[in-house]
Parts: sequence; C-alpha cells; structure tokens
Amino acid sequence: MQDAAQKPARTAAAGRHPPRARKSIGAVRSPETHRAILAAAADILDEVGYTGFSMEALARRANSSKPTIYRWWRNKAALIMEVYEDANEAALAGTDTGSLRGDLISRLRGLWTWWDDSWAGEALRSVIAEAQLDAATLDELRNRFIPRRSAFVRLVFDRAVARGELRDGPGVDIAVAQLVAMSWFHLLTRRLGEREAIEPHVDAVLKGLDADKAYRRPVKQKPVRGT
Amino acid sequence: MQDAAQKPARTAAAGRHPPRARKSIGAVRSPETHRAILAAAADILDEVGYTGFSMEALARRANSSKPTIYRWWRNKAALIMEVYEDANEAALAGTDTGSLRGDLISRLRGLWTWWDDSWAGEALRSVIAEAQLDAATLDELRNRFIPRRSAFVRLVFDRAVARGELRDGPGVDIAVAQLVAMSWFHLLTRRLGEREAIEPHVDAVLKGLDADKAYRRPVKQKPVRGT
Amino acid sequence: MQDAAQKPARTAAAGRHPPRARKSIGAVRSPETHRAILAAAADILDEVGYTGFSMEALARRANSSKPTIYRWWRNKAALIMEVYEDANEAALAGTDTGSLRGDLISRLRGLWTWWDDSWAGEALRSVIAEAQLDAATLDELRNRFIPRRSAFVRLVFDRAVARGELRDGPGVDIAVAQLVAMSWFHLLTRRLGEREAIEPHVDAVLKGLDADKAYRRPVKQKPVRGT
Amino acid sequence: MQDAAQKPARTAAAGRHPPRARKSIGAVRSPETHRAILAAAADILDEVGYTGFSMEALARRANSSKPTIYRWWRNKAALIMEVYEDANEAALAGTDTGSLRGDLISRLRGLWTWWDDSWAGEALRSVIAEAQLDAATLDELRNRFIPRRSAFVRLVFDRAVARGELRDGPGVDIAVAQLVAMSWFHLLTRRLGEREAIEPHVDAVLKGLDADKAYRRPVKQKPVRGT
DNA sequence: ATGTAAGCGAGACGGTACGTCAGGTCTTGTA
DNA sequence: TACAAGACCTGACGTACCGTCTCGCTTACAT
Repeated sequence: MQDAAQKPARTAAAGRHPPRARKSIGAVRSPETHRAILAAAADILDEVGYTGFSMEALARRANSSKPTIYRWWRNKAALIMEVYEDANEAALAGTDTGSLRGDLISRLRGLWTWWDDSWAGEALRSVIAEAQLDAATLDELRNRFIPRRSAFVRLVFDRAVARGELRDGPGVDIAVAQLVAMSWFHLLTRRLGEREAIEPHVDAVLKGLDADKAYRRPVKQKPVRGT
Repeated sequence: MQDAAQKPARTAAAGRHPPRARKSIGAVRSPETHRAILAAAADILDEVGYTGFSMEALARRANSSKPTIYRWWRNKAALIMEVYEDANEAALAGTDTGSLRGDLISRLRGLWTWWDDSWAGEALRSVIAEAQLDAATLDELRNRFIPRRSAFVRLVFDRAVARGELRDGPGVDIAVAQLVAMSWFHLLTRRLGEREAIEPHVDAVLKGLDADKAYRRPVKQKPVRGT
Repeated sequence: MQDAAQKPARTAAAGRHPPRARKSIGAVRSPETHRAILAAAADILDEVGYTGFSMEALARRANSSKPTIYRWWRNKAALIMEVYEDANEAALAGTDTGSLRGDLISRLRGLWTWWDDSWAGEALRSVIAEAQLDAATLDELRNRFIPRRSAFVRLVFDRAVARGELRDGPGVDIAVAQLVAMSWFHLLTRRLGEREAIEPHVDAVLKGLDADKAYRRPVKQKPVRGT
Repeated sequence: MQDAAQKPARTAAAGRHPPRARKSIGAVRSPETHRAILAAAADILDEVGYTGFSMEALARRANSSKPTIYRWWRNKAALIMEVYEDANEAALAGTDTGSLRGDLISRLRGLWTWWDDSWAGEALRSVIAEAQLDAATLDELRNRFIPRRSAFVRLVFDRAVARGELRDGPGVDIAVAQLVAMSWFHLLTRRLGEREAIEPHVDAVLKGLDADKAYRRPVKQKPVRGT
C-alpha cells in the first residue's frame, strides 16, 4: 500500500457484496451484522485504503445499511477505532527473547510490520487524521485508545521489571511514550519501511532509561502476548 | 484553543472580510493578494481551528476567490504548509542558555507554547491530517517540510558540538527524531499543555545520547534562531 | 392549525406515552390496543399534523409497536383512513333546516368546521396525499372511501327529494360531486377558513341543478346525521 | 400509468445519461443546465411517475448534481412546480369555438387530456401531495401557482364577457373555482379518463352562473391560448 | 391441565431518499 | 494576464421514515 494510492482509481474499487441477506434477529443487536461490518471495513481499508473508504461503500460491502452502521457507531472514526482494536487484540504475538532490549525490538518490529503489511496502519492513520477534525474522536483517542494500546508496550517493561532486569519508575512511562511517539511518527510519514531505525532507537531509549544501573539478574518468566 | 473545539460553533464563525476591494494589478502575481490569503488562513485557523477551515471560507475572508488560491497552491495542504513555515520562520527565538540541556528545554518549551497559543499548532495538525489523505502532500511533508523544520532542532545540537559539549554522530539524528516525534505526539493528541513533560523527556533523550560521556567544556557561541 | 405549521417545530413534538403497559390478552385482537392506536393517531395529527406523523411516533405514542400496527393495517394510509371514518361516523350532526339550501349550507359549514377545528382535516389531507404515492391506497380512496363519504352529502339531497323539493336525476350526482370537489379544494389549499365562500357556492350548485324548476311542496321528514 | 405502478420496478428505471459532461460557463447560471434539469424531471415523471422521482435520479439523469439543483430550487416541489408551469405555458392551445360553453368544454377536455397523456398530471399530483407536507410549498401553491393557472380558465370567461355573452361578476370567480376544483378532484382520484363527465359539469356550472340571463349578442373576438 | 397458537412490545434491520457540505475546476468580464 | 465572482460536478456525510423480521412473553382456547 505504501505510497501507491491513486485517488480516483481507489475510489472505484470496493467490491460487490455476496447476494446473501442478513436480517434482524429480533430486538437485539445482530452479532453477525456487527462482525460483517467490521470485516467489510477491514477489507475496504486493505483494498482501497482510507481514501477510498466511505460509509456508503461500507454499508454496501457489508450487505448492511448506513442507518444500521450509525446506530452502533458514532461516526467513521469510532468504527475504525473498533476495527483496529479488534484486530490488534488478535494480531500481535509478543516474543519472549529473555531481554528487555530483545523484547522491545521484537515488539516494535512486529508492530511496524503489522501496520505496513495489513490494513492496520491505514486504519490507525485514518483514526489519527479524523481525530484532528472531531473533538470527541480526539478525546476517545487520547483518553481511551492510546492508554489501552500503550499498555501492550508497557507490558514488556513490566516483564523486565518482574525479571529483575529493571527498576520500575516514572522513567518507564517516558520510555513507553518515546517508543509510541516514534512509531506514530514513522507511521504518519509512511516510513515504516525503515525497520533498521528500530534498533538504535530502542538502544537510545534504554540508555535514556538508564536500564543498566537497575540491572540485577534475569528471572524466569513465561511469555506474554499483545501489542 | 486546547480542547475548546465545539464543532458546530466553530464552523459557524469564520468572519466577514473587510470591505476593501483588491483587484488585479495586471499580468503579475499580486503580492498583496498573496499576503492577504496567507493572513486570512492564519486568522481562520486561529479563530475557528482546522475544523472550520474551508477554501470557500478562506476565499471569502481574504476577499479573494477560489481559482486565485488554486492558481498559487496545489491544494489546501500546500497552502497551510506555507502558512506554517512562513510564520515559523519569523516566530521562534532560540535562547542561548549555555548548555545543550537548557537550550533544548527552552526550544521545546517555546515550540509547544507557540503551537498552543497561536494558530500554528492548528496549522501543523491540519497539514499532518491532510497528508494522510493525499500522497503528494505526504511526500512534500516527509521529504521537504520535516527536514527543514528538524534542522532548527538540529541547530541546537550543532551549537553544542561547536561548544565542545557533545560529539557529533548518528546518535544526534536519533535524538532529534525523538524530540520531534514526541512533540508531534503531544500536538496530535492535544496535550501541549503538559509542559512539565518536557524536562524529563529531554533528560531521557540526552541520557540516551550519552551526552555526559562526550562532555568537554563549553565554548562561547552566539545564539541562533529557529524551530 | 391553519397555516401554523413550522416544519421543524412540528416534527419535534409528538408527545410521550403514558407509563401504562398494555400487553397481549391472548390469541385474540386486543380492542384496547386497537383503540389506543387510533386515538394516538388522532392525537398526533391534532398536535403536530401530517408532517409530524410517523409510524414510529405512532407506535411510541400508542405504547404499542410497529409490527402490531402493521398486523392490522396495510400501511399508513389505511390506518389514517380508518381514523378518519371512525371519527366521521360519530362527529357530524346534520341539522334539518327544512330547505335543501339550508341543509347543504349547514352540512358544509359543519364539515369545514370539523375539518378545521379537529385533526380530521389533517387526516383527510394525509390520506389524499398518500394516495398520490400508492396505487392501492388510491384505489381504496376512490372506490370505497369517497362513495361512502359522498353518501352523507347525497342524503341531504335525498331528503329534499322525499320532501318534494327536488326531482331526482343525474344532476344530483353532479351537484354532490361539485360540493365534494370544492370542499377538497379548500381543504388541500388550507382555505377552510373562508366559510363565507360556502353560501354562494351552494347557490351556484343549486342553480346549476335547476332546483326551482323541480319544486313541488315540502314533505315532513326526520333529520339524518353524518357527512 | 393508471394503476400500473409497481414500486420497485419503477425505481429501477430512470434511464442513463449520455456520457457528455456539462460544466460551468462562468459566474452565471447556465441555461443549458437549467433546461437539462427541467427536461430530465419531465422525462422521469413521464417514465416512472412521481413515485420513482428522486433528486438523486434527477441529478444523474440531467447529468447534473444535487447541489446544483438545490442551488436553484428550494426543494423537490418547487422544481416540479416550475416544470409544470413551464410546460403548461407552451402546451395548451385554447380553441375559440364561438361560445362560452364550447370554449370551456374544449379547454377542460384539453387540460384533462394533457394531464392524462403527458407527465403533467403526475407533476401536478406530486405538487399537491408535497404541499400537504410542507407549509412553504402550500403557500406558494395557494398564493401564486393556483392564481396563475386559474387565470387561464378565467380568460375563457373574459372572452365571453367581451363577446357580450356574459356579464362579469363574482359568479364568474365561483364558476372558475368550480371548474378548477372539479378538475383537481378528477386528477387526484385518477378519473381523468371520464371525459364524458366534462359536458354535464360545464352545463351545471353555466346554469349556476345563470349565463342565459346575461346574454346579449356575440361580438367578434380573436382566440387566446393557455390553460 | 396443559399444549398450542396467536397477540403483543421491543427494537434491530435493509432500504431509499433527503438535504447539506467541502473540494477543486471552469468560464466570464473587468482592470 | 491576474483577478473576483460564482456556477458547476463529484462524492461523501449523517438523518428520517418505511415496512419487515425475530425474539421472548403472555394469555385464550381446544384438547
């Protein structure tokens, strides 16, 4: 997807729905419809990118309707946020390399790759862009989305703390913020391809965290998953 | 402006143009028109934010017209980029505090304040958002805009190098990137108000840069300006 | 209601249902529900007019549900037709003034007043409007509704015939049609307030009917009710 | 069209525009666009009736756009009113038969036929229906449209007055109203086919007008056109 | 007495259309 | 030839109402 986007070409795409008809299952939210919408959203982001993403196209593709979508999601951004988190939940396996440095590198590399290879990067880019246009979306992004997402990075540090590799403290929050900010920066400028930038950044962050001073000795720990 | 944004309220604003009538000055670009457009753009960003910014409103406010605007700028983003750089050129005085740490803190604090207090933050937010929708804009942003802007941060390091406070090297580029990324992160999530976050971040970055190891002794140097 | 209608104001209205809860009374149509729906329909027409009338609002107001409504009425128009006829059955007292002219004037005046003062005019307006959108409704309107309603005007003539004031004939049908058409015309253009138009119209119709030539002498007759 | 309308079938119709693209001709209303829209509206009414008439379809068919349409017409009804009047202006030739009775019959017969055979009847039906939903439209209909249209019937009477066949007076206004009302009645109930109803109606109206009493002798007069 | 069939409220659903907004292009007429 | 003006198409937005569907509950009636 990187840089490819030709605007008009994209808009045209967004495929046809199968002739199947999903109807109400009573006075209760239809999980099938819910899933179909999220899936269709992911598909569209994947195939034509955010530029070609419209609620109209989404409704058509999901074999659903605009009112149904708007019944469940405040707006485009809210929907895409859910699409993103949904997939993120399931996507990223953390590798336990035994060291904080190794874990962070592995995690960031995994994240950047996921962003770059799937529609996920498109999704997050679009959420950030929308948040610049709508205060409520920005709020949600800042107060809920980011904390949830950052937690997955934070986890890696927590593991290191448990392992005795690191002392907890405010420095850890700063380090997490640095890593997230840097990832956003690469995402928003479409430089996710520069994976070789990850290692030196992690090193700088860890040095900044003064990791070595806290070093005791590794403790056995079972791996954890997530972003 | 921080957090204030009520969408409808903003959209409504975007004031009336002064009754002045500027016309063509012949077969040459009218600098007055040019200036009026940039000024009007700044005003709108200031008063109603990016949300309320439309080319229509801009033309009206500048007492100009859409075709004239499009004659000189490729699109909305290109225009706003120029607005931003134009002002940035003139806005930031760097203080020479005698130490890299002091300079960086002063510079970042100045930048965040400028973003937060003027329309500049709005402008940059909008440029970044637009870049997510248009490949050409992203290109411009990545390949020209960011390098130019980062240079102003880089300058501070260069001065420290000249001063003998620091050895040059790839770590410096990383440090610059970290500072820029962190600033963007705060800008895009409207957390520019948290100025107290600056010091610890700078400290972390400098530790990551291993600044102390490179320390020799300060050398007199005259101040430099910019972002 | 005449002329009052401000569209958005009306749409907003359509009040809350009383907290009462009607439920099924078994495998048989609940007359209470039936009545509640017709009453709610009348209320809505009265308060917010046809413009603010929606099946959704009706169901809410009647403390019922859309499927229940659609179980018993083919569509909106069918329901409103019943509402109208239901009330009409009970509403109009014919006065026996002793003369055809007096009876017609009294009848029309009563009709126009009833239309204007109650929701009835709104109801009929909406039926006519709906009939323009749906062939089946038009059919019902033309073949059943109008004949039934016109019969009440026809009655007045029949009485005159019985009285010996008038000879029956095709002219009577024409006269009835003229009076109905004129009433519709005033209803649809919201000029029911112009009651002074009634007398001259009736006179013209009677002259057209050549009533005087048929005149014998009055015969005693007891009054009849209805439109 | 009588009764035929199958809703979904109709909606599907509404033909394809030619691939040609009409663009702005400068800061002035494009008469070509204006004409194209009115023509397309007439076509759609003709082909699929009012039920299948949508602004979307109209824009597509006229090779224009919704915003352009809404720039020039307040809403659907306003547009259709113009379509109707536009055509009416050009459509009906009055025949001068030498007698008021003959002229009226000819005029009504022409009107009913025009309504029934062209899209004009559909147009007027839809205007009347819309007027029941929107106060502004009703206003326009009552205060401007109807007086203008009625004038064409009035003309026939004026001619008779000039001819000495008739004395002017309030009775004439009533007669005009009766004829218009009756025509509407037949239009709205889709009984325009009953042309044989025209003659007796005209006779009744003329008798009601007491035309014979005013009779002097015919005066030469040149024919006039219109509804 | 109990199982069945229907009425009922709730509310989600697909669908169609509405009227609005912004972006970027086009052409005219004036200076 | 630059400019103001403003009409134009494109494409998307979010909302309203329609008539349908299914659920789970409740009750009359026939077995």
